[in-house]
Formats: sequence, structure tokens, C-alpha cells
Amino acid sequence: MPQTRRTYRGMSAEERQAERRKQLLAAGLELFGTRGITATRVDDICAEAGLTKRYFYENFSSLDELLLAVVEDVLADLTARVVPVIASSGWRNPRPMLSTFIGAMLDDPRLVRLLVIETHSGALVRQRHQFIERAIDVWLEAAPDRDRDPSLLQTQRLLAHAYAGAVGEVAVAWASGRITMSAEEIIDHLERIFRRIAPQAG
Amino acid sequence: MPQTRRTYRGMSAEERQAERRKQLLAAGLELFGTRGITATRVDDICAEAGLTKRYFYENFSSLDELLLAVVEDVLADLTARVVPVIASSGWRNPRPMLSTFIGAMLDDPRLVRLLVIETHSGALVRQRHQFIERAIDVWLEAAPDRDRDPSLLQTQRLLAHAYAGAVGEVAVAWASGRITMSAEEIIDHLERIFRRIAPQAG
DNA sequence: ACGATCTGACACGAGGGAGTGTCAATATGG
DNA sequence: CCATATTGACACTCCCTCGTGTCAGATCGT
Repeated sequence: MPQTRRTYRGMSAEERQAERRKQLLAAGLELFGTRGITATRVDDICAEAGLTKRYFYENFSSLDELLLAVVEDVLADLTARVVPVIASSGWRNPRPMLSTFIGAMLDDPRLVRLLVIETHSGALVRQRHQFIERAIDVWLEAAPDRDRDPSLLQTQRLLAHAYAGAVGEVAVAWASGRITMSAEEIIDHLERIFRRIAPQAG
Repeated sequence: MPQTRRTYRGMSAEERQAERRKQLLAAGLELFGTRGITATRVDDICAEAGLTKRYFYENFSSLDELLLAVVEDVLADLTARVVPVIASSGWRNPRPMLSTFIGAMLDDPRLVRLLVIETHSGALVRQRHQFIERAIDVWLEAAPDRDRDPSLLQTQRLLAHAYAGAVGEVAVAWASGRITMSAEEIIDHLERIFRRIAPQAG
């Protein structure tokens, strides 16, 4: 083990490690988001990142740990984009929020693969669940008469799941070229579906 | 290689092989539908079926081949249940069809796992795609003014995908205990969503 | 310039699963 | 009862991947 920490290429030891971590996260997003999780090996990640296994295990103890970090990163980035849009456009007009969220996925097919397809099995089900639950909570918080009728709350939870599934499936179909529309048109349709599904919304 | 075919336990060679194939298919549905595809090994299938690898490779050349056969079987069984319901109840009333199809999944969580979760990746995407496309075709065939407006056809394809995703996600949420409702209530809600999403339907 | 640290390429053993082969035990037809 | 088909258990090899170790060369502090 090293006795002193020196600077290399104008970067401190911590900066270099953080840089390598970023490269590994980027490689993870690329490979997990294209060829998929099960088809991705540690050596593939290293090759994609331009690093060696030494630095992989410096930052992550396993592929699963990298995977969780990648998804966490992506979700944090998405929420960071959506939150200010909600704050500025309000709740009565869901279009900006839907446009931001869905548009981000349509712009990057890797997000579709990672967030919709791959999160169905393995260690990501927990994150998928938590994300949907948070979205439901945020949504219910904006509902006018929440916790008035408990069965209505269950209904809205079901509707939220249904809409999440609808968006995901459409995104998958679009990403695989089975729907020939512009992103704007797709967002239009999904917004319309949202208005039809969500009770007393917009 | 055997020179003559003898009967064992009152069954001919072909009957015995067919019996073993059934056992393997049942084992596949059970394991693929519970622990998942990637967590299932050839030896697991054999143990579940009460057979040895010899008879696995007698019927299938790989796990993927068994998997395709299992899904094909399940889908054939589902369509065999749905088709007569459609024939007897007609198109204007989608409830019986939805009830049959969705009810089958709610009755057997393995179907949810196999058809909704596991079909997102690997060799099953093709079958998932084909099944949805067939459902879309069947549905469009019943639409009053099909192929009148090509853009309307694209719209209906999108709506079909959206509804398929909605049903799948709700089924997953129900199978994992995140929605506490009776199957009847869930079918009610999904039928209502269907009526709201599908244009001029029901 | 020199010693120590950092880096990258590769070697190595461990572990698990696929696919095949072996062999004794069992059941059958004659 | 005997020869043979059939079966089940298991050993065996091969290959892939993980995680760690090794070592020469590059880079920095002094």
C-alpha cells in the first residue's frame, strides 16, 4: 500500500479516483443500457472505460454495486431535471413534467433499456419500486382530496402503476423502432392518456 | 444407439419421451416463473422435473430452447382460452375478454413473471413482440374504420402498446403484493382504463 | 537524476455451469 | 432365464468469468 499520496497529471489522488469512478459509471450506463446487464462482464466495463480491473475493484466491489450506482445516478439526474419543471409549471398542467421526463428517455435509448427493461429483475426491482412509490407519493400529495377515501387511494395507486407501465411500454416500442412517430407526437399521446387515466387531473 | 424400441411401464418409447417433455416444460414454467430465467440452471430443471440431464438434452438442445417452448406453450394456452370468449361475447363488450386474459395472469403469478417480466430481455423479446403485434392486429381488425387514415393506425398501435404496458405493470404490482385489491376489482379498473384509452371502443 | 509511487498489461487459481461419457441397476421380450 | 434396451446417478472435461497477484515501465517529488 502507498505511503504517500502524490499528484498525477495535475490531479490529486482523490481527483483521479473520482475521475475513474465517473468513467466506470459512464461505461456502465453505456453497456448496461445497450447490450444489457446479463451480457455485461467486468472486463467489458473496464475495456469500455479504458481502465483495468484494478481500478474497477478500487471503486466497486461487484458488478451489482456498479449497476446500483449507475441507476441511482440516472434517477438522480432525471429527478433533478423534473423537479424544477414541476416547481415552475405547477400541477394543473402536467405537460411540462411529462415532456421533460419522457423526452429524456426518448432522447437516450439507454435510459429506456436501463430503467424500463432491466429494472424488472435482479437487484433493481427495489429501486424501480422505490422510484414509482416516490412518484406516486408526489402525485398524491398534489391531489386535492387525498386520504379522504382510503379505497380511492388504492385506486389512484393502481392508476399510477398503470400509467407508469403505459409510458414504459411505449418507450420500449419507440426505442426498438416499432412506433414511427416524432417524440413530440408520442409525448402528445402520452399526455392525452395521462389526462384520460388520471381522475380529476389537468 | 438403440436397435429396437421397447415398451416400458406400459408406455411406448414415444409416449415416454413425450411424458418427459411435459415434465420438463412444467419444470420450466415453475422455475422460470418463480426464481427467473437467469437464476435457473439445467440441473435445476432436471431436479424439478425428477429427470437427469440425459433426458433434458433428449428433448431440448439448450435452456433457451426450453424457455421458448415454455412460453410458446403458455401463450398457446392463453389464446386458446381467450378466442372462444371473444367469439361468444363479441367485440362491443371487451369485459369477458379482458377478464379471461387478465384473470389467468392474476390466478398464476408465474405467468406474470414469465410473460411480463422475463420477456423484456433475451430471446423472448421476439415472442413478446409477436404476441403484442398479433393482439394489435386482432384488435384493429375489429375497428370500424381501419386503414382509412394511416396516422390513425399508428395512433392505435401506440394505444395498444400503452394498454399492454398498463396491464403488465398492474399485474406485476399485484403479484408482488403492492396492490391490495380483489382480482375482480383490478379487472374492473383495467376494463375502465381500456374504455378510456381505446378510442370509440365499448 | 534517483527513489518511490502510480499505472497498465497480463498471469494465475478458484469456482460454477454446460455438455458428454461411464457404469451398474432395472425392466422387458423371448 | 438371458440378452439387451432403458434408466439414473455421477464423474469428467472444457470453458468462461471472477477476483487477486505480479512486474515492468511511466510519472512525480526532491
